[in-house]
Amino acid sequence: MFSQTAEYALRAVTWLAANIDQGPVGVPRIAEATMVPSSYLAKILQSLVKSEIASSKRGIGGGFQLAVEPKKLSVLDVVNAVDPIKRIHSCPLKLATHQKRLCPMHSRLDEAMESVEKALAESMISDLLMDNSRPKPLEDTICW
Amino acid sequence: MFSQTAEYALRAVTWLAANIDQGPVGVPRIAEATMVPSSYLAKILQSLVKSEIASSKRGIGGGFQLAVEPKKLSVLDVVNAVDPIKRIHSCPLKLATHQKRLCPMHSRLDEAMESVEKALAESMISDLLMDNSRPKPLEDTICW
DNA sequence: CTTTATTAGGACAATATTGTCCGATTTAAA
DNA sequence: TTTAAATCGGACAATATTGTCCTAATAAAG
Repeated sequence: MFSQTAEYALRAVTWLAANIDQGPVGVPRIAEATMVPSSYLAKILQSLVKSEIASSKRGIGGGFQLAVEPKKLSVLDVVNAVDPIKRIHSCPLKLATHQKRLCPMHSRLDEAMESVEKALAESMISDLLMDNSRPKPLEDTICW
Repeated sequence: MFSQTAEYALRAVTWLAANIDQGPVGVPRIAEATMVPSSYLAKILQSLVKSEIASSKRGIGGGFQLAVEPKKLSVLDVVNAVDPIKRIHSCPLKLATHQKRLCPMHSRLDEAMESVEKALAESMISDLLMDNSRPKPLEDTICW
């Protein structure tokens, strides 16, 4: 349902949010903490930079850091940056009579996706770190 | 979000439901009506048979037909038959402290999937055909 | 019993997703 | 100014998904 890439991106963003005061952090460190393959994570971080969720700094002392306050960053923002939720806005079959109004089948599928969008839009990254009723995200990973 | 395979399976099941009184229908006819690649549809129909949503009959006059009343068959049943919705029941990272209780991140992703499951479970195939406020599924495809 | 229409199932091909590697570029520090 | 640490970006490899094709099994009809 959610791609591997989206899961990785969320782990990385969550970790960056928890470590937001550390300044830029290099890929190897983030990869170890989030248990994401290092070279693939590099790609994912690049697309987070493109969508302005993270910022990067090259050279010695460089790395990645969040570019958006965790309070203002939703899970949906992160997911959409790397693997957009595809709503059904027009008939996938391009049937003439379905142009203005989807058929019930596609309409219901789209409603299901709408509910996903809604749920993810309401979850802020900061919420994930402040929930004391659950274990902390990524706690017990080796390197913090 | 939903795989191509799930979309194809739903089209086929919807069409079979609309044509439930025709007895067994061969792959080429269903493929034309649903605009699904014929040889791939054959595979999908086979898996619908395995999950007992459809039944098949070999030989002359054979084909596929629904094995479940459209009233008792949900969109979720069909989707799960070909491309199951994967709920997150345990920590994908296998973190020790996340075993009993998911972290907020995975918990929220799972809630999103739960909402999908719920929406699809409430939509019966028969509902898709009886909704007069929308165009009929697959209407205007060539072959009925 | 033979022919014909059909599904069953496996091998294969094409494409998309996931993952790796390497050289180029940038930046800070020695 | 050189060196080292880091991202950037593209080429490539592995795997999963989607799609095709062919042969075998089955069943009805001549």
